[in-house]
Amino acid sequence: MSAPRTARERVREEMTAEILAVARQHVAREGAAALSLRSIARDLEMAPSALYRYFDGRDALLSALILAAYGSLADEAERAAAVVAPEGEGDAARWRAVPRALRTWALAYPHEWGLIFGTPVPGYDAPEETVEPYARIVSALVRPIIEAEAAGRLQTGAHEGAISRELRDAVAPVSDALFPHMPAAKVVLAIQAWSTIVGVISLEVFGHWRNTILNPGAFFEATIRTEADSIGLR
Amino acid sequence: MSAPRTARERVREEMTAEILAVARQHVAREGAAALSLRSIARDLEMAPSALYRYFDGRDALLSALILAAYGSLADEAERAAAVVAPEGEGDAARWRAVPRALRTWALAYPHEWGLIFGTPVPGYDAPEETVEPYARIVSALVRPIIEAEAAGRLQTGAHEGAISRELRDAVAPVSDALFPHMPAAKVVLAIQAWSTIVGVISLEVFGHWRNTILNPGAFFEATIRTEADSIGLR
DNA sequence: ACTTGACATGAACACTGTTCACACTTAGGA
DNA sequence: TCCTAAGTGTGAACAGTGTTCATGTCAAGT
Repeated sequence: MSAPRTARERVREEMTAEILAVARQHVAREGAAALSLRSIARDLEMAPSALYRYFDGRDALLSALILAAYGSLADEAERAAAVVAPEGEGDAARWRAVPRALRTWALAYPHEWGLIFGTPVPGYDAPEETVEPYARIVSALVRPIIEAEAAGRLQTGAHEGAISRELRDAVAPVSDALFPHMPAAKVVLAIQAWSTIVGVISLEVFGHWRNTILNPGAFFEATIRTEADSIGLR
Repeated sequence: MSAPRTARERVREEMTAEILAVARQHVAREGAAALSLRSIARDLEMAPSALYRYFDGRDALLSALILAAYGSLADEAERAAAVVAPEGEGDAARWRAVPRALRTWALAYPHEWGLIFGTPVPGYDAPEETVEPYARIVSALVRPIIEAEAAGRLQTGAHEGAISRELRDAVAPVSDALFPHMPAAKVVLAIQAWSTIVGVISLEVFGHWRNTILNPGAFFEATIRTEADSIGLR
């Protein structure tokens, strides 16, 4: 990441980036399943074996692509969460900008979305490095909620009954990491909203709305309105 | 499907079923990406080219597997929807049996779940034949709602505001096919519940709950409780 | 100036899906 | 009953894949 000292290191970094860029194009056009080291090498006009100097195998390259997709989506989510709220805009409207950004990104890069939320690759993706961007995405979704709570503007939702100890324990890691000093019922509602958002986007991106929902955008807007309401944002 | 007349037809049917069974085992064990015609042929002790007498290519075999997965899941959903409610059990409890069955099936056959709700295969799945089992799944989920409505036991949910004409049109196919004489707001809530269920199950099956939700079963139960409540089932 | 390390190559191996000409077996009409 | 046509299985072949490795080639560091 830091400035490359020698010329060798610089050309190496450029080459790595170029390989990744071409691989990304291939995935964007034909999906991850069709990703071929040899066709990448052809595009770059070099021998297939040369790629092994930069990535040790197809799975490693795919892992790098998955990581890049995570990062790209996380950037988008943070950008949406960081825009200052226009005068008089409510917490709900501000929150909705984040899932909306997720959907826009997913529609622009459907195969990348599949890389993250679709069927896991046979080998399995890199578990350790993905938790950081994953946390960034969820954090972006959570920030408006926390700020509304801090300002005392968060309503008590309709579905917030008593929560069993079992359920409280189940979501404990999320409570501790993202929602300090927030009632567990709210945490559960937030994770449910997250599940709904991922579900709705995946169903649309993966083609399950065909002949079912004629206007996915309108349905998505209604869904995130419902979710915001359910969480207690106004 | 009907009784095979000649002995030839019968042995052909058996052979087809056997190929499908072996292929299913391979998918269940290593996932769809690793499905190999040659390894299936090895297991069956026949030449790889012989498989082409029964399925014209790997994609066709995969399509058959996808279709079989749809059918299996639909059977499970219908079975859950068909159990008679015990005395005094509410509509909500009855409805929850269906998403619970979906999750149980998904955990038992995670790769098959990926076949249906994961990243679409490069070629693309058979669009026409899948709408029938897909409709069966959704119908099973919808039946308890309709019956509660018919008995006049369906409450008016908290999130049912006025619905725009745009949104009503967006879900029109679902309204017409599955929810005759039901307010559009309820239809929207039902589709949102469907999205949440698919999202929650996919996130669990695809490994996104790792280090996040310690007790996925408890969280799932809470989620379908929330959804039933949101729809207005009691 | 020379040696060491990184880089790139092309050939090779073991796979994969798919096609095809060829045998063999069975079914059904002459 | 024979004989033809269809169905079924085979092995070789082709084009493609990921991966390894011995061989060069070039630039940097001592």
